Order: sequence, then C-alpha cells, then structure tokens
Amino acid sequence: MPVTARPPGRPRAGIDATVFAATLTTVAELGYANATVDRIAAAAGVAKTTVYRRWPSKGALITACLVDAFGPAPLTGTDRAEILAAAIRWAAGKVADPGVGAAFAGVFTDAVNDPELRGILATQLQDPYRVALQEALDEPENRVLFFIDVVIGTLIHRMGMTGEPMVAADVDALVDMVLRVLG
Amino acid sequence: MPVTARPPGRPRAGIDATVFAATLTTVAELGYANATVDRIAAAAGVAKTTVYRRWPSKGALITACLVDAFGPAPLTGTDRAEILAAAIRWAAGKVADPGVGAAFAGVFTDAVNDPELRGILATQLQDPYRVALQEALDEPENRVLFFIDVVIGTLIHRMGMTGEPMVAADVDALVDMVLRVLG
DNA sequence: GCCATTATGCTACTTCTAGTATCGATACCC
DNA sequence: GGGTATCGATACTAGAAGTAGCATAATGGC
Repeated sequence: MPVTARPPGRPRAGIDATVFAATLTTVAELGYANATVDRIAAAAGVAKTTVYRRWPSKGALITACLVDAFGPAPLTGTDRAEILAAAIRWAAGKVADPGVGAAFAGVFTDAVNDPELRGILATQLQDPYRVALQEALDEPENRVLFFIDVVIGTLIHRMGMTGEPMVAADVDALVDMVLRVLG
Repeated sequence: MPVTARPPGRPRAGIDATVFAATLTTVAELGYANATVDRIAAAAGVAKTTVYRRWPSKGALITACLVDAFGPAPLTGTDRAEILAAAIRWAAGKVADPGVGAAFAGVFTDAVNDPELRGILATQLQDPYRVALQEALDEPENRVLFFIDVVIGTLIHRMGMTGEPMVAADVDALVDMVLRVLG
C-alpha cells in the first residue's frame, strides 16, 4: 500500500506511453525539427494542452521519452570488458532505433544553450547510467563521464553527420578502442 | 590575373570578416539559441537582409563562420602519433574558443534534421580535414571518418552536456586513447 | 565629374512554432 | 449520483526565420 493515496478526480489514463510512442514515430517520420508539439499531440490523439500539462517543455517531453525508450542499462557480464562491450553495443542499438537517435541529437542540441534543459538531461537521462557504471566498473566519476562522452558523442556525431546510425563494423571498432583503455 | 574580371558596381567591403566576428561574440555572449540573425546583424552593424544575401540560411552562416574560425588544420609532426596528437589538441583548442564550441554544437544539432545543411556541413567543414588526414595518415576514408566521429563527437558531447569545454586532463586521455588505436 | 551597375539599409511582411489562458466536457473513485 | 481533477478545444501571445520592394550609397569606367 503506497504512502500517497490515489487522488480523487479523473485519473490519467495510459497517456504517457501513447505520447511517447507518438513522439518517436513522429520524429522518425518528420525529423526532430518538424516534430512539433502540435503534430506529436495529434499523432497521439491528445490535445496539445495535455502535453504541456504533463511536461513543462518540448525538451522535457523528449527527454522523458528517451528515458523511457532507453530504460535501465543491462550492465551484465562477468568482467569489466564484457560489461563495457555490452553497454556500448546496447547504447549503439538504442541510438539506431527509429526516432531515438534523431530525438537524442535534437534534444542534445537544444540543451547546449538551455541550462535548465541541460540539467534535466544530465539528471534524468545521464546520471542513472553514470552511477550504475561507477558501481559496476569501480571507476571514479570523471572517468565514467569521459567514457560516456566518448561512446555517446561518437554515436551521435555519426548520426548527425550522416543521418544514419553507425554500422556494425564501426561499433566494433568503438568497442575495441574503449576496451584498450578501460578494459 | 584572375579569369573572372571584377564585376562593376558597389563592391563588397570586408563584411564577411565583420559578420563572422559578430557571430562568434554573439553566440559566446547569448548562446546559440539566442543568437538570432537579427542580433548578429546588429552586432556586425549590417542589415539582416545583407546577411541573407550572402548566406542562404542561418546554418550556412554559422558553418561558414566555423570554416573561417577553424582554418586549415596544422597536420605537423614527424610521425603518425605526433600528427594525430597535434590534430586532436588543435581541435580541442578550437572547440574551446569563445563561441566556437557553442556554434559548432548548435549548427550540428540543426543539421541532424536538415539534409541540406548536413551537406553543407559535411562538404565545407568536414571534408577538407578528412582529405588532409587521409593523405597525412595514409588511412582509408572510413577509418578517418571514424577518427573524426570519436574526436569531435567526444569534444562536442562534453561541451553540450556541461556547457564547458573539455579540461586538459581529459584531452590528454582522448589523445592517449586514439593513439593506442591509430598511432 | 558623370553614369551604369550592384550591394546595402530599411521597413514591412509572411509563416511557423513554443508556450499560455480559459472554460466546458468528461471520466473516475467513493 | 456527486465531487474532483484532468482532458479537449479554441484562441491567443511572443519571437524567430526568411522574403519582398524600394530608396540609397559606393565603386569602376568613361
């Protein structure tokens, strides 16, 4: 029994999941810049005002959508090398999912000049993985942050410059490179 | 004597350099999102229409500004390791220049969902360095592109997530990591 | 010095999007 | 059925990208 009793009134239906799905498909079809909140709301079958009641800004919506799309990191493996390799391949696969890479790159760009959104992105999306990696690898924070910069930065740069996710051979090269330093 | 004779009429003054300088200072002061074409033009002391007569879009202006700010890469050194290390440190220094990193991250983000701008960015900014690196390192194109993804992606990711350029110690780590693979 | 030529400055405009306000309708739990 | 909080719909504001039209200014050539 939860401490907070369910409040009375019209409850929220499964709107979050519907909006998240609509966000990814809209971004995948039209691109981040053309995925306006109006269009996302229409694709989800909800009113734009409903979106803004649940998320304070478009960037916050995209970030929440990405947190949902990525989910918990599968830090599985018997040793550091296996954990790292699995984490990199998992990240590469997620970035290659339809809409995820474009949404990631888009919200990242928006965050560059929006300190508030940057905090949301760092806290809600990056920090859980950073903390989990610090524990799984027994590495200091700055080392894990560097690892995230390299892996995510490389994947997003490829996605942004070519419009296509990184091919398997290059993901292999990324895994090899990182393992030589942190493995 | 150039093949194309100078056309008659009012010649262009040194407007390009003025606008480029105003672009970087405006982006450095206000951030990419707030560096509107109106404000950049005002900072440069020219009319907005003049900017749009010279560059077809804001993204093209920023790209041209970055091409000017980066200039030719100093691929100096007696061996591959020296060349690579110098190139990485040079890139890190440029990204850390006031306005350059933010402008780079911003135009990169814009390019993700704008194929036309992506072409401009790849052709005018990336390709010259790619070709020069291919010759200097005697590496195939896909290998050099991977190198660029890693170095620029890492630097931009750090800049985007923290708002600050990468510190020297982490640039050292980046150099070490790349040298283990390509050096 | 004058003229043709071309770029610039200026004003106004269109279009699009993020985000907000208001209010009636609706769905849920009790 | 009633209370409550959310949803839908419409309308709105503010701001930025990009465009149009025209008067003006600066240059080289004569």
